[in-house]
Amino acid sequence: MKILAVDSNSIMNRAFYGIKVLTTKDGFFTNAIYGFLSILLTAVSETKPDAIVFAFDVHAPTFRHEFFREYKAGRHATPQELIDQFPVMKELLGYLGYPVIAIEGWEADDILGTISRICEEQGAECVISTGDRDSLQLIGEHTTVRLATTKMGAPVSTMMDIPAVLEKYGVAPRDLIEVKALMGDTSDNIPGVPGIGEKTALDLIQRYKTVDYIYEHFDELELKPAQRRKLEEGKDSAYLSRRLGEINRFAPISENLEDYMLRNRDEAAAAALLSKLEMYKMIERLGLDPSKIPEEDSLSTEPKRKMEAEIGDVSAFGGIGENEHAEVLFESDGDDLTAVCLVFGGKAVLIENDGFFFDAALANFLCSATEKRTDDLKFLCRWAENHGSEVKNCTMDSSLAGYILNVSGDDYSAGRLGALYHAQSCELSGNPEEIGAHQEIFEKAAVFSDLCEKLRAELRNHGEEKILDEIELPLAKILASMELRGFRIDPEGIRSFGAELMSTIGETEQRIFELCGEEFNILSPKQLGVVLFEHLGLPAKKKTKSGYSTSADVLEDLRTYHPAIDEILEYRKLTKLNSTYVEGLLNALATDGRVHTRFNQKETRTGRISSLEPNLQNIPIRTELGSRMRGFFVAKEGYTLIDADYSQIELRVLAHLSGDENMISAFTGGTDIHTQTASQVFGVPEDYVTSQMRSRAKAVNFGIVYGIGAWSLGENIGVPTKEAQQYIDSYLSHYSGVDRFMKESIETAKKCGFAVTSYGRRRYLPELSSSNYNLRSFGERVARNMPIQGTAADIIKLAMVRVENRLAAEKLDAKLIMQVHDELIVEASEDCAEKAAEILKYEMENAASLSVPMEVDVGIGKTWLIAH
DNA sequence: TAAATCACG
DNA sequence: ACGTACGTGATTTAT
Repeated sequence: MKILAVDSNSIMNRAFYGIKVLTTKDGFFTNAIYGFLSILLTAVSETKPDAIVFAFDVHAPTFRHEFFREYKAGRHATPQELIDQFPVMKELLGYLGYPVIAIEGWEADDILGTISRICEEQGAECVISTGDRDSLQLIGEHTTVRLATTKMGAPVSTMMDIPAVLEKYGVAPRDLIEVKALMGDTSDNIPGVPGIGEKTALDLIQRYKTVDYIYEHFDELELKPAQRRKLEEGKDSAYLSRRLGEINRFAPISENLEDYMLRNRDEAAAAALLSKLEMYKMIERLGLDPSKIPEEDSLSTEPKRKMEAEIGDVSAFGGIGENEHAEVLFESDGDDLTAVCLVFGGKAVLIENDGFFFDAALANFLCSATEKRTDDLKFLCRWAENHGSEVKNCTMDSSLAGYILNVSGDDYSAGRLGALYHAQSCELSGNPEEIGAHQEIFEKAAVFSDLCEKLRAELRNHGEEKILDEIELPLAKILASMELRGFRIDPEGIRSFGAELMSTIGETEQRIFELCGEEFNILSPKQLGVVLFEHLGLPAKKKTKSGYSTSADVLEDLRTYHPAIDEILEYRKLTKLNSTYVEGLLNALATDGRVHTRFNQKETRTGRISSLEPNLQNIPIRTELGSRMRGFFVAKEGYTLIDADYSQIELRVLAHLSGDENMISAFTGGTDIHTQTASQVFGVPEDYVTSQMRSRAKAVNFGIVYGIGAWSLGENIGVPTKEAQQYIDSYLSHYSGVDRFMKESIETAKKCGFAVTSYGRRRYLPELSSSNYNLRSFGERVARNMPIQGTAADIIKLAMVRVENRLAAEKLDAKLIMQVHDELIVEASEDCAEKAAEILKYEMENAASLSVPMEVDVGIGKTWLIAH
């Protein structure tokens, strides 16, 4: 018999603070519940108990001893977001069939102590799962403790038994009570002996075993005078603490271990609750049947709609009228489709890809006027374009809709969205064998129509329909084309650049070894830290969790201390260039001589797109050496590149959103914004602004957009915090509209629960209601930044749609191939480059109408380096 | 798998 | 007393 006894309050606390903010879409915090279940699942799979008992305090929080309430100063009250999770957790455990024990007047600890005692007496195994070292005193022959801790941000659990305690503390588990009597425990409000800490307490108990012994033989003991005095003065407190620190092992609970065995679980209720908590993966992890998730309206009298499922052939594509609508779902093997499932007229027809006729029929269908709805439009567009077709009249991509509805999600699959937005499944009828063979896609088909309706309704309620219809849906097709087009690179140029780098890397490495007097792995922050801060004795600012920070800004400060520092910085730059860019790009080179990045349209929290495999949005430019990489991004023969980038788009958006007259006039009057800012912040005429003043003002402008703090601005530009604060104050008094806008952004976000762009794109910010200062502050910075960055992202997306349409309408041999947040790149045949450049500039500058003009700089050239 | 670092806007 | 600027992705070492 083995019992797992869970210190539920302690684990809930640990989980709450150890796991990032997690809420349902209504804003209910669920992170403690999620973390609790995760810890539980690990504990169960590692200990394989026969029974599990969950001990709770009756009141969350309770203090161990009412008597010491007045000592609690400094201890934070339990935040409401955590308190709210307790009843739900208990309810869930009940449905899962676990005994939950909470007894008025007894603490969770006492219940654990009692269970452990019963196990010891009956020879059963007891494993206590807790995050609190307090329980270590319960360890015995049959009792072990799984201590849940967070090591470097990651949840780790340590098994503690008698030898482990002896090794770590040098005393037996029981004696930890004595230790605590002396050292106290602030978190439990046990005073201990003032002035005696862990070290002394352990030493005393190792020598004398008990508090009683110490005071009974007080005069015979070898004690330092100061210790003797402290112990004398703290005698009463020590005895009191001794009493308080000992966990009671006689709580009034059943002594029959059989009573704690798992009872029948109410799977439907558990699954329903987890579904309400939006923990769909957890349903499976807990071994519950996902089909037990009741649908929201399952109690309604309305009968379930029926859907016929069948396997068909390509003739199905022709069976859909142009005035009908169809859902287009598919199975794929990465690049190609293996089957398509068409849903129309109350039927779901699966058509397997059997070659030429399939391709032709699908290609023909996709460009028909029939209204289509799908769950991955970009994929479908790529397929269509690859088969000489295009996707016309697609009015829904469920994954894009899901992203727009919650940009912070991580799973926009139709199944997940269906559960989240309570889409009703149809009842499938047909050949069970056929359905079984394509279970997944038929289930998706059964729910997809209603899912589309639900998503559309939700978008309408949020005022976000236009984002889908006018931005994301048209953009998906453009991104698909851009991915297929790719960007030509010059592999020979890159290879020889790589060879050059390799040889410099070798030389630099040798110089570093000589300068440091030893050989080591320079790229290992750990080894580098040892060499720099221990062997060479350079002054370290301990910054990271696991040792010395060796990041560039730390090393920057050390440059004058040792000649190796410059070489190390150089070495890092060179190896980065070589492995990420030279090797990375060559690895990504396709047989057509081009690299085809993938654009992720559902990733960022602000509405930007991201680029991956390879990431072409972070090709070097800021240093001369790095920017040589851009020289290897070239146009194909007979073509040229056109590069167009917005000038200061985020600051212009800020000027627009805030309506600050002063900032608007900088952009309408043609003054350089950073120079104007410098002039105002430093109180000198613009002609007297030095380059240092301008660069500091620039940092302030950036900082404002990011949600600035004086400390970090100071760090960034190398001035004291106080001085940085003066810059900020001065900035906000000159741009008082910006000041007002920032305050309003936070207010609005707090009120609505989300930040929003001027096109209505939302980002939910549960952080704003967090009781954790850091999290809340982060939420406030995001509330200030997201409308700016997000509006700029919306604008360039609109610009892309306009540019692509114009270039097509004018029938120019010029195509968009790249986007880097505020920059677009077109590959154009040489004879139409000038025309295309004009169009690019015009469409970008007029993609939105702000209260300041948007300026676009355009360049033309054979390589990205030249065009930019 | 996470952390550290650094490339970009 | 505490931590400290927004948004990404790739590579490396360390756990």
